[in-house]
Amino acid sequence: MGRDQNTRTGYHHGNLKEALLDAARRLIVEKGPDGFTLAEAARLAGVSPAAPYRHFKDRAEILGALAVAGFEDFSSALDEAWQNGRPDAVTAFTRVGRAYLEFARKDPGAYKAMFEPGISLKNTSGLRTARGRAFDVLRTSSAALLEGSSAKKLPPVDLMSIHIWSMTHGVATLFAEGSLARGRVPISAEDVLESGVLVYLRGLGIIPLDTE
Amino acid sequence: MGRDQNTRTGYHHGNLKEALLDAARRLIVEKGPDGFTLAEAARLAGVSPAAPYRHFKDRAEILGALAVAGFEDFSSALDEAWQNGRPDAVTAFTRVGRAYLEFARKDPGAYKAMFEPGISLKNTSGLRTARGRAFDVLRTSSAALLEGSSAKKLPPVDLMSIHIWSMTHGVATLFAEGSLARGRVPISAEDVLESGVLVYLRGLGIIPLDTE
DNA sequence: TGTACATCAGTGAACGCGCGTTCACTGATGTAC
DNA sequence: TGTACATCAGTGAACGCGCGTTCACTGATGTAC
Repeated sequence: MGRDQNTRTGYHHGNLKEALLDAARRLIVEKGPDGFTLAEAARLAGVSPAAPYRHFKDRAEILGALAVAGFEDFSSALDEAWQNGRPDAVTAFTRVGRAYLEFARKDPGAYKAMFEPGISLKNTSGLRTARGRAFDVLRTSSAALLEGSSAKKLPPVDLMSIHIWSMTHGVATLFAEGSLARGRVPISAEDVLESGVLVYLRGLGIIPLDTE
Repeated sequence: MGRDQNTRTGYHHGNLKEALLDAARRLIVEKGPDGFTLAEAARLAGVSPAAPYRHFKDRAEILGALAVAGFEDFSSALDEAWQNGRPDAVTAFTRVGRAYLEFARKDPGAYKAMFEPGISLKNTSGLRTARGRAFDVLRTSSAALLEGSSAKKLPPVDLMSIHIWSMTHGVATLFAEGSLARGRVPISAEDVLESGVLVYLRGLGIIPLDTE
């Protein structure tokens, strides 16, 4: 179980850094990245408003740390889902897509910190590295798929990765409380993504096309 | 030219409602939808902080009005780009995609008000209507494309519209100052979208596939 | 095992700030006659 | 065309609030001997 959140010794919190990041996650979900306040995060962690400054330089640094941590979890989740492309690239790729959506749904606070622009983000070099690792998983799997194609003209692997990323990100954000989620569409994000990606893969000659 | 923004009679502004919406657009671009403040919008419009209350019930109502106005402009822009599918559906569809990206780039404040969740949005029935009109343009053009397909199994038109919307929205948001725009990718949003959509349309048998 | 002390991780009060919103008000405009 | 008056669209001062951040402080922990 590890050390849990309420191991306070009375004075020392014991796990404040993590507790603050968790509080940030929760607050961002409720009120968006701008609605997140240091004061409220401290309150949630059961600590005075000055305590966070022992762990973070300022408000922006917490958001940056959350984004970095988010990208690390994200990369791991995608990489695990990929499982080196087993049993076959298409199956594994579908799994990656689902893992992407699952991450966005399970940790929407981190997802917003990672992708919502306009947050004055510190920690930029760490951020770039972490984001790069996530992108690499998409690139690896895209490359594996391209190898299985019979088409004459194929897009460069980077471009294909961006296509996939765009579609997945689009599904994740349109369905997450935004626009589409509010009633109207009686289909799950997973089904939309999976069917969309299948069409895309047919367009690359990776899956056979059913023509008359 | 119409009445311009600085037609103040000394006391009356003359065009305050529009001026406030414009100020909101600008502020949202700079600081995000949550960073937008009534006080600063009033300042930008050259008016006291109490003046906006003659035109809007409260802060949320301004954001709602901006989103509605945004969806109206958006629908018009897409509809104009579609031009009833002339000269052919694929060409017109490509034009719609570009118009979408252009809107997101030219009026990012409105785009965020329209799509960024978590803004407590009032005016919900008007919003739904306006959003519906935008979606209808996508549906109409998707339907026209599906008619030109030779594939056996095609997705329902609503699902195809959502695929397209997701990809386009994904490209728009990933490239707009977010994540991908910061260096790294030396390709335009337009090129990414166009190439992605072409692959997708091949997957539907709407454009011929180049196989060996 | 015990003591002295440095360091770490908290406290709590205070600051200045800008915000959303309300209020009684007033200047400009439009309309009836 | 002129006057009286209602209404519209502003003002500006004030309120209470919660925020980010700083400060001198103090209790708990870890280490040297």
